[in-house]
Amino acid sequence: MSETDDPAAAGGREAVGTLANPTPARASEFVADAFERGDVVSVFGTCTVEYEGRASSHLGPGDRLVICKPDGTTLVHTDEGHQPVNWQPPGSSQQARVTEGRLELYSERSTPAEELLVSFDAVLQVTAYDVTDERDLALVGTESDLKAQILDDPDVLEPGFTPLSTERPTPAGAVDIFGEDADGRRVVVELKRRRVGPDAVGQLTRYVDALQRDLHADAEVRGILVAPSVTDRARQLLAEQGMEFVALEPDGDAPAAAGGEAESDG
Amino acid sequence: MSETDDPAAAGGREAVGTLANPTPARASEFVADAFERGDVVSVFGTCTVEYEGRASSHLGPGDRLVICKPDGTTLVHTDEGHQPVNWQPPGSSQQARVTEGRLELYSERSTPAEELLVSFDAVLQVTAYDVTDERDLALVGTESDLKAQILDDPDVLEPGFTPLSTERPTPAGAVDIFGEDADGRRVVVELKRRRVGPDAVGQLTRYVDALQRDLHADAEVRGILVAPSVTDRARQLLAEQGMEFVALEPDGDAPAAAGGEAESDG
DNA sequence: TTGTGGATGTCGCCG
DNA sequence: CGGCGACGTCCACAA
Repeated sequence: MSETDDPAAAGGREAVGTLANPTPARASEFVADAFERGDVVSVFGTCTVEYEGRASSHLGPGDRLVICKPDGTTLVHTDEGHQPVNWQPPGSSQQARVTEGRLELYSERSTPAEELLVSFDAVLQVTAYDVTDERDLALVGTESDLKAQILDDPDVLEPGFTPLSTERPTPAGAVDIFGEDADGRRVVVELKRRRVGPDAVGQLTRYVDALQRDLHADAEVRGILVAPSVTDRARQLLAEQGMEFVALEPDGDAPAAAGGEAESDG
Repeated sequence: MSETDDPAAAGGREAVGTLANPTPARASEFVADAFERGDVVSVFGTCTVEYEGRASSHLGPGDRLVICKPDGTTLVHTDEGHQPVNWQPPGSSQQARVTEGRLELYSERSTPAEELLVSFDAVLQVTAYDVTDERDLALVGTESDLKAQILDDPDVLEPGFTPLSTERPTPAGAVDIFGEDADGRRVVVELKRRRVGPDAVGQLTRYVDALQRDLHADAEVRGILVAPSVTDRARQLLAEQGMEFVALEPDGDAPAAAGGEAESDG
């Protein structure tokens, strides 16, 4: 399947095909074939980009690297930034075509309806890759790990804390950890893997208020925000709401959660 | 600068160089030169990835497309998904090297300290692109456009509404639009470009509460959430907090905001 | 399909 | 540089 004219490629694995400075027609054919095979395609050249859907955008001419994945993803990358300047999400349809002598990559999807058109002034290189990936990413240091630490040893939150349930539903959303303190008071725990601002305080407040209503006004409900650190403003808001902060950061030392292991609902 | 062996490339613009199935040493040299020139580099091959920093991750062997940008960005893309499976943000240092016969792409940064190591079992293709992009993206349909609509014609919010300031600071954060209704009551307006959930209600609640304190308890402060639509739970929370919802979506028909034009602080 | 909240979120703005 | 909130956020998971 190698379409490269480079003789050296013939000696290696036949997983890459490349065209240099192709005509639009030849590039279009090449890309269409790659889509057919389920290859990842990258196109480098000068292009303009139009997007219409959740918003609308227009991007004038410039050199960009466009990547099309077999799952329907399209990415348009410039020479700067982590984020693509334009894109189309997985699940979109993809099409390569020639319009008025220009190579066009067109992609659309519904729910929500949106479409992306990349139109090339010039194509400098087109490449198709046959990609196989197990994609077994092991990530440590997430909120889930922080939860596992507390469930594994509830005393790290405070002495005498007893977890009763995780993801406990309330009218305002699910509580990360719901439990009881040494004096038998209800405790709502909100976890954040990194330094928290006012938004996290608002979230905790919503849960505590909702539980106050749910359990009637007679029960006192404590709210504890757990994170590595807290901004001044957030600390102020916590104080005004009568809620607490416990400094703790995810370490990955505790065993993985693998689903909540304290599901007895209080 | 063309390193490709493809004779056809010589006839075109000298903005792309490619190696097919290079030795690790040759690939490393090639990438180092490309970094020197400030090119965008893409490497396709079988690799493993280690990340350590804000979190930690390990990714076993698989075929991936790795992109290195001259601004320090590194992206590791599999055959699926909008998001890279691993990455390093702009501003990071980049290095190509050979360790124990393998091509390695190493990147690190500080604040926060994090590093990424991509180690290749096999390199199938390395390409360097000379990218120049003006990057003049014109995007319409943002929250800023929604704000412009209301400032342009405040009656779309409700008859008699008068904007007094935008981004008005409160102890809980900045209010999108602060104004006065037909009866002279203070109004806090929170804008969202899309359907809103409980988080947006929490945000509005924080602002209203903060202003109640700030302006003393004597002044009644209304809270209005403006968005295309609202979830059931969010509507319920709004009702409990005594706040309101106005359905409005960004159209891009109104003139652009270009900075707040009603900065007289009430 | 929709709702809800996490994310190595990233990004821009402002103090 | 840190705080703060928007984003065409994306994404996994649950109802």
